[in-house]
Amino acid sequence: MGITKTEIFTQQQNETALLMKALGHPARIAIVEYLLSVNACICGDIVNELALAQPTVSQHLKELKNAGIIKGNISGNAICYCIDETAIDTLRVYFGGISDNLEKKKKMCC
Amino acid sequence: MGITKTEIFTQQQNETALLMKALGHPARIAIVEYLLSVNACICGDIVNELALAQPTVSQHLKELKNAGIIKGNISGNAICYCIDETAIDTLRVYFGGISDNLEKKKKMCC
DNA sequence: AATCTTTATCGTAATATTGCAATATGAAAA
DNA sequence: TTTTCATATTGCAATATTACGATAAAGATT
Repeated sequence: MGITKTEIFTQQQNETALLMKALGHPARIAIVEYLLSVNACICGDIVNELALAQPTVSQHLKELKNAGIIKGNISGNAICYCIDETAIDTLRVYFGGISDNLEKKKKMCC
Repeated sequence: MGITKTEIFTQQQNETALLMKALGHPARIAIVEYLLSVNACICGDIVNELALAQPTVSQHLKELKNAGIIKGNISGNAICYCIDETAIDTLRVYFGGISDNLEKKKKMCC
């Protein structure tokens, strides 16, 4: 039906999935990598970096912001975007945890 | 248009996005967490764990397999699924790298 | 062989996502 | 104040995703 049954999962599972989903598009990965590549965070310029129309980039930025992956500070008539470390840490810890868990039960199967 | 412009991004960006997209649904997060929670990998049982119909679970398993996040070994008339460490490692390293990068440029902005 | 069990596939309805042109907003510059 | 610049919002078309009933496929059990 195109509608996700969030009610049958835990809040933690739903939140994790939302974070992952926000990064589940190459444009949004490219935006995060661009924000990382420049010194500190960037005001403007993001649209020129991607071969996508301005409204499309704006929409991707909005999704990243909603997911908590980037923050935007208004700075004059431009907006200064940067990565929110908290979200990245959550992901780093999540995958680190899975990795550790897998290490423990290594060679028990497959 | 509903179609992602993969051709304007790097292969690495597209691949990372595909991995994240595969985990961008709570059912698929729940599947991965269930596979982790049981000792070694599990043959069958996955359908009973989730409050979703069998074809729906099968479809989610297929997506996780296509993305390389899980592997399935045929074992009699059941299938033994387990997590593919390679994909998890890729993501662990990816977010670890971003985290390190952010640490370096701390307090330069925002 | 007939049946059971497990997983996959097909078809389809409901909804979500992607992308962009047109337009709006709001601050700075002239 | 008019213009300019940067970003957001709206509306829409094309496509993708989610979910499931019906059914198929294939090995196991009787």
